[in-house]
Amino acid sequence: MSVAQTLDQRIREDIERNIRSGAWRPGDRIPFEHELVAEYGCARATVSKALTALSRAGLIERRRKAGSFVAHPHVQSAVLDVPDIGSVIAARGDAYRFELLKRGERKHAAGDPLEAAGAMLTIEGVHHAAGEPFGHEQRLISLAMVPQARDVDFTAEAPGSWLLGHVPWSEARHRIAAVPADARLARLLGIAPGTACLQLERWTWQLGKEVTWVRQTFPGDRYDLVAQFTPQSR
Amino acid sequence: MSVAQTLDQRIREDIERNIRSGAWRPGDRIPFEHELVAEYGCARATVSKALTALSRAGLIERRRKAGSFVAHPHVQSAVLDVPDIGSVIAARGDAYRFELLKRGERKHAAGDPLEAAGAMLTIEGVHHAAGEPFGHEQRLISLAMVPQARDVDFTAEAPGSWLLGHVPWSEARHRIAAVPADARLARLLGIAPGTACLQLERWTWQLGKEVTWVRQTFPGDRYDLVAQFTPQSR
DNA sequence: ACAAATATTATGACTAGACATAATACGGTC
DNA sequence: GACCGTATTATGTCTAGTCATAATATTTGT
Repeated sequence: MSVAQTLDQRIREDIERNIRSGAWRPGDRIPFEHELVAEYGCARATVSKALTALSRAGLIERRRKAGSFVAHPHVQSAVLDVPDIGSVIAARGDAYRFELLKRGERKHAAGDPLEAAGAMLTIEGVHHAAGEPFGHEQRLISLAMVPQARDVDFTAEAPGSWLLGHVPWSEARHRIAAVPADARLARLLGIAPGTACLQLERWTWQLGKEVTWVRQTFPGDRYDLVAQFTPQSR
Repeated sequence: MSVAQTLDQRIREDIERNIRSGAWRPGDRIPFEHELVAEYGCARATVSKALTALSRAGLIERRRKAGSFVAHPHVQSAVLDVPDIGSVIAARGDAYRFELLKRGERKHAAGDPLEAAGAMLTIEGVHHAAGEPFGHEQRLISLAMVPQARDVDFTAEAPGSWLLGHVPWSEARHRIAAVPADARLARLLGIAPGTACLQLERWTWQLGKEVTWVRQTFPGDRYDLVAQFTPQSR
C-alpha cells in the first residue's frame, strides 16, 4: 500500500481503517494505550500522538479512566476552499480583469455589515473572465485597520487579492446562499433579472477587529463551490 | 484573556498572535526551536508540539536546517458544517417530517452520479419544517454497499439520518451551486418556478467504494450555509 | 574557478520515564 | 440498600535525552 511512514502514522492509519471500515462501530472502546504500546512495542508517547491526531480529527473521543471510544458522527464537516477569483479564472485558462465601478469613502452607518465605527472604503466592481462578466463584488474596508488601502489603485488589482497580500493571516466567517438577481445586478452581469445566483458573503477580521466585508454574487451557471475530501467530526 | 492552559498551547498562541497581528510577516523566519526552548524554559518536545500544530494548521512551514517560516496565505479555507436536515430544523424549534415521494430499485445506468455498477435504491422525498416544505431530496444508495437499506421504512426516518447511523465514518465530496426551480420542484416546494435555490450535492464513499449520492435543493430564502471561524492555509 | 566531498545544524521521530487529573470502582458507614 | 470517602486507573502533559534526516556551509581536490 503506502511506502515508508512513521510509526505513529501507521498506528493512526490502522485504527482509522478499523473505524472507517465499520469493524469498530461508534461507541466501541478501542484498545487502551498500554495495550497498543504492547502491540506495537513502542513508547506511550507514540501511541498518544496517534490518538491525539484521531481525536482532533473527530474520529475518537478520549475519556480519562474509561479509555478511548469511536465517536458518533453527527454533522458532515467539509473543508471548503474559497480561492481568490482571479486565480480560479486563471486556472481555467481565461483572461481575468477586475472592473472597478464605484469607489467611495464614508463613515460607518447603521445596518452596515461591518459593525466597527470609523471611516470605511466602499468598493463595487465586476470580475470578468475572458471578457465576459463573471461575478459582482460589493466590499467595505475598514480604514482604521487598513489605512494603506486609501492609496491603492483597485483598477489594477482586485481588492481581494490586494488584501490577501497586505493583510495576511486574518480570520473569516462565510455565508453561502442562493439569491435571485435584481434588476441592477442583472444589467451589470448581462443576465436576466431573477436568475439564480450563488452569493458568498465573507466577514474578515484580524485579532478580533473587523477588516473587511465582501459580498460576491455569481450567476448559478458560471460558478459553484466544491468542498473536497470530507471527514465527519464531533 | 484565557484561563488555565497548557504550555504548548501558550507557545502556539503566542506565535499565532505574532503571525495574525502581522508582526511576523509571510516569509519571515520564526525563532529556532532551541531559542524557544530557552525562552520558555521547557523541553524541545513541547516547543515541537506547538510548531507541529501550527504547521498542520498551515500557518508556518518548517524546513530542516533552515528553520521555520511564516507561510504565505493562498486560499481562504473554511470548515463548513453540513448538518443533518432534521437536526437543523429541530434546532430552530420547528417540527420535522420527511415525506417519501418515490422509492424504487434499479440497475446502474449510464450517466448516474454513482459510478459503481450494481443494484441501487432510488429515493425521492421532501423535508418539511413546521408543516411547510423546506427542501427536496433525490438520492441513490448502493445496495451492494448497504444491503440493509432495502428493508428500511424511509417514511419513518429520513435516509440521510438513517445512513449516518448505519454507515458511519465514511468520506464525502460536496458541491454547492445555485439553480432555478423547475416546474416540478416548484410544485413540490410550493414556490414559483425559477425561484433561486441552493443545491447541495454530496457523494459519499466508504474505503474508496461509493455508498450514496444525494442532491438536496432548498429555496434560497429558507436556508443558507455558514462556514464558521476560518483560518487560511497553504 | 568550479565541482565534489565533508561537516554542521535544525527539524523529525522516538524512548522511558514523571507527575497531574478526572472518572470510575470499591468499601465502609449509617 | 443508599450515601460518601478513598483507591485505582487511563488519559494528558511534560522532561531530558537519543538517533535519523535533510539541507546548507565549508573545505578540499582538481
